[in-house]
Amino acid sequence: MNYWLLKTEPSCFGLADLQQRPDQREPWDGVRNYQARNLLRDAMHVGDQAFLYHSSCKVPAVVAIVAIVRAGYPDPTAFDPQSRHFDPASDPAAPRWYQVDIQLLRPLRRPISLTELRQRPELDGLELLRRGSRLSVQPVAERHWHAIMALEDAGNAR
DNA sequence: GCCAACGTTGGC
DNA sequence: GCCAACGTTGGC
Repeated sequence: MNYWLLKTEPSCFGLADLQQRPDQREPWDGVRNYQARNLLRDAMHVGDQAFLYHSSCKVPAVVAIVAIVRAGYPDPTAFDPQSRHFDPASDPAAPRWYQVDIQLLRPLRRPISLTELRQRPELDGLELLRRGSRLSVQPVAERHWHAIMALEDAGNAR
């Protein structure tokens, strides 16, 4: 099993939106970056888990754990002229963009902010913390995954 | 709103 | 294939 981090802007689609979806399940569409696309298409498998991360908001933070419930398949919004994510250069016969389906496993008992993550030496090397990191789909090393999970119950006291 | 970092585009 | 210009991301 692999671990991931999925960025989203809560003003666009966040944990609260996911919680209201049937089965708390959602296609993770609209990714338009080749590096992220490759991960969605080739590397993410059913049963993998991912942190849901809120960006571009008041307190950027990891807020939930989701499971990958469907592996990579073509992103239909790329073919839909009505979609914000429409890409006229994407050919249905050779799809350019891919998505997976995710399902909420559970919200974290508390959000773990970017600021707090940056303070943890054991998270050195986490892609999210890299200077200038912008990738919206990121791999998370197993040791980093467990370190973040441990933070959930550690609280802010230190 | 600022701006650094990064990806993409397109002329050559 | 180089690289400048431009657009986007995203923390602050």
